[in-house]
Amino acid sequence: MARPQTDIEAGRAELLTVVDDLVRKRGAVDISMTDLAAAAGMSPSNLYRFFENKEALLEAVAERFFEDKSKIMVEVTESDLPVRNKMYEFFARRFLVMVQKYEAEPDLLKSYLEIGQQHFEVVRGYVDLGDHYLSLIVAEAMEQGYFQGLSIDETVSLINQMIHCYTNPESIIYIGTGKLRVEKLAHIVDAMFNGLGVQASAELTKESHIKIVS
Amino acid sequence: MARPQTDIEAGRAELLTVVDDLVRKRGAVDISMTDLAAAAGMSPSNLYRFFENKEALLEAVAERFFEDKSKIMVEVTESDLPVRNKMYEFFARRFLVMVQKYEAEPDLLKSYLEIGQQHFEVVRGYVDLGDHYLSLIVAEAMEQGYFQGLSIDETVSLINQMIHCYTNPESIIYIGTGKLRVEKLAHIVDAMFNGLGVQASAELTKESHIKIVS
Amino acid sequence: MARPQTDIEAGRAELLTVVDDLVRKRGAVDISMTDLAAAAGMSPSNLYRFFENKEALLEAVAERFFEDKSKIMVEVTESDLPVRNKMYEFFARRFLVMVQKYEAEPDLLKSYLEIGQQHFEVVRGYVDLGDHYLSLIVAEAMEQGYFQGLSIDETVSLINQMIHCYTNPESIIYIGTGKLRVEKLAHIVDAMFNGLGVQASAELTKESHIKIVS
Amino acid sequence: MARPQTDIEAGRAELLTVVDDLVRKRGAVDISMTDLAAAAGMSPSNLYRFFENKEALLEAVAERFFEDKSKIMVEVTESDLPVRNKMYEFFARRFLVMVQKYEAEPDLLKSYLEIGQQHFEVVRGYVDLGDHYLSLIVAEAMEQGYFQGLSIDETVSLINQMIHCYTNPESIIYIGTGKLRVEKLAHIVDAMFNGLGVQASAELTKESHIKIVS
DNA sequence: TATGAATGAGCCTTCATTCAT
DNA sequence: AATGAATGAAGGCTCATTCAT
Repeated sequence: MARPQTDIEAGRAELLTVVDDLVRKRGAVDISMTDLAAAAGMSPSNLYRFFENKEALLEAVAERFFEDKSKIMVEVTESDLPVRNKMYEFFARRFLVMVQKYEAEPDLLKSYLEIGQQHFEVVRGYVDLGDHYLSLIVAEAMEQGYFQGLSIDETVSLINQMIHCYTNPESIIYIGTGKLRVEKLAHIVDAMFNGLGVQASAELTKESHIKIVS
Repeated sequence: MARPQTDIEAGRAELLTVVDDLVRKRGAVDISMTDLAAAAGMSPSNLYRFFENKEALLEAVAERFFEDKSKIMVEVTESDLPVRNKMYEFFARRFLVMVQKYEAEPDLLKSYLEIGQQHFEVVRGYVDLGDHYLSLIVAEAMEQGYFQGLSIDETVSLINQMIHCYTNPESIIYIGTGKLRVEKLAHIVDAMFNGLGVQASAELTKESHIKIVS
Repeated sequence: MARPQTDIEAGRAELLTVVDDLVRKRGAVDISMTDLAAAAGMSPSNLYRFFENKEALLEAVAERFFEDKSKIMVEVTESDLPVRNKMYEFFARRFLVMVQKYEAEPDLLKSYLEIGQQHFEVVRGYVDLGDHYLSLIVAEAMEQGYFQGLSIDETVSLINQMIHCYTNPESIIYIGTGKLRVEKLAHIVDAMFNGLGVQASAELTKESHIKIVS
Repeated sequence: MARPQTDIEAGRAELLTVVDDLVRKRGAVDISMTDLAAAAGMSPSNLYRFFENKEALLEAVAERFFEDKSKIMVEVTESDLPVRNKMYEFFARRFLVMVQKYEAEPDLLKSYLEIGQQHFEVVRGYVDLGDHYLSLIVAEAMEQGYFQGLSIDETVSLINQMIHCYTNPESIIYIGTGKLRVEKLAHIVDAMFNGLGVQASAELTKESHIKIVS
């Protein structure tokens, strides 16, 4: 009788943990399969039972990075909070998770960002998923009379731009967690609901004080 | 040994140009010292007269990336445009330079971003410089009665957040040049001058509809 | 433990079929034991019940390659065709089998050749077997008056040389199936029976126009 | 002042000698770049200054194998021997070179054959070159009245087939140097000049005793 | 000053084989 | 009898860097 078949999925997960440790210690650039194997207590060749490639491994790492954030999006969207709060939580919760990660291990976050940059399809997938859930929330808000005169897509795009720096991990590093605060985020969400719609945008367009450069 | 300092400086500059070509052709990851030497028409060993390290070289590359943007900041700040326009130009010009670069060679920009990410001190320096000049403009605006009730630092921070996605190269890639437009930037700048100050912020804070999560 | 011998034998045969498929798909060089196991639907380790080695496996493959050709030799030799036709068929049939294989899958044949080259004992065995059967046919021909004045061995050797390019798989590749035709082979066999014997060879030797180098 | 630039070509040549030694000792299959480097007294990486690839290296090896034979072809073709002798020498000299190599180191020849098989373009190039020179000789012979009624290409093809086993290194191994002798080759060349042409082939076609299988 | 040669350590990956089960 | 896990050794190759000249 054969040995029980190892749960490849479990092995993968464990390896990702090891990768996490390694990235923490040595940064993203320098993880070699050999090192990973050593850290995981197995032979380099055995790694290839779990991941076809270094590429595939790194992709999995990138995916794992977004896992908890994706879960938050689902949870919040499916909750029965009032829309405005839903919107706030939609951004705030993920932001806070990121802040927490950043403050605990700034370099680790930077390293993951680097990995993400090299596996942009994964990032893009996450961004698209975010747009999907955001548009659900926007639709809900529209039913309640918000964002009049705007299409769902327009609204999603505007919202994304307004809170971009609470969404993009990179921003945390650029701007710093000292300056990015949920309180400000709350203001922005308020401004969103109060100001995004027909009347407001009409007024602004009317009297632009600025000549636009080519 | 006439002017060694200068010679070295000139060599460095020339090398950076060559690096630019190489990054354009092969991406950030794959520049090897050997290839660079070949492309520069010199021996690998001679490279080390100009840069102590590959590390040092890359740092210089990152610095060069911000050169033109830094120049724009100085120019605009020192110009005698009205403050509001000054503010707009302060962001718009750099944004447009970046858009142009991105649209001409998206991968090249991504490559530079990658390099930047690995040399964050350089990025941080540029960000700080930006804050410095921005605070000059803000001070000028305050003299004309804008941003009342806010400190310079607070204002700088809020402004930075509001236009963050026109400032951060990463955003261009995330959001796309289709959605990020100078017209929108103009609106945001307008909103800044019209809305950032005592009255406005007072109202918002008064009736925040949102309970803040931990 | 009913009939271990037979079971093993059957497994071996089946494995060789699988190898054939694999060689067809991936060439001779790239068959790995792991792949073979996968293709055969068994574990790599189980392979070693059937073949001690990769070496042993490949040897068996080489042997199998000659199987049908060996069978043809027996059949033709034991048939009651007239000798001349027997001789022709002796070569033509095997040649045609090979041509057919080559034209259907040129690379497959090349791959087998490669394997053969690495297991020359097997090839040598086949060649010796060919000589054996050929000498039977030659003996039969001699009883009918052909090849007078030549020994069986001499005749066998000369015949082998004359039709060598219809015998050697390699030749098909070098010369091409466009130029190697059974019609030509027929001529050569005719020339053999008509010209190989006392008178002819006497004449030739008499007036060799050529001085022989060292 | 820089070191004098090493003659890459010389290095290549020397490396090929080392490869020769290695092939002699270990066979063709198992030459690794690492081994070669060790045998050549240099680091593996340095090998790549001389050959871009293992592939390129092996190609050069294959080319070198044919070098002396190519030279013989030129020499003989350009000599002012009588055509018949020229033809004989054209094949005999190369055959003798090969025999000599084979008898000195049978396994070495086999190994080279293996390499040749894996770099068929090189072999094909040599074969084509052979055809070229042979056609020059054939043309010369035709001017003297030989091979009447046949085109140059037809003649070349027929000749190639007739002496194929003195031409193809593989044959030496299959047939053995005991049975392949220059005396026989001389007979064949004689038969070529005496028998290849209108009259002869007319007779043969007239009375083929053999029914041709599909 | 500047060179080309040369290296050594490391990279990712493959694979025949063994072994506990 | 048969398995899947696991390995160790090796494969080709790259590259930052050093060093004698």
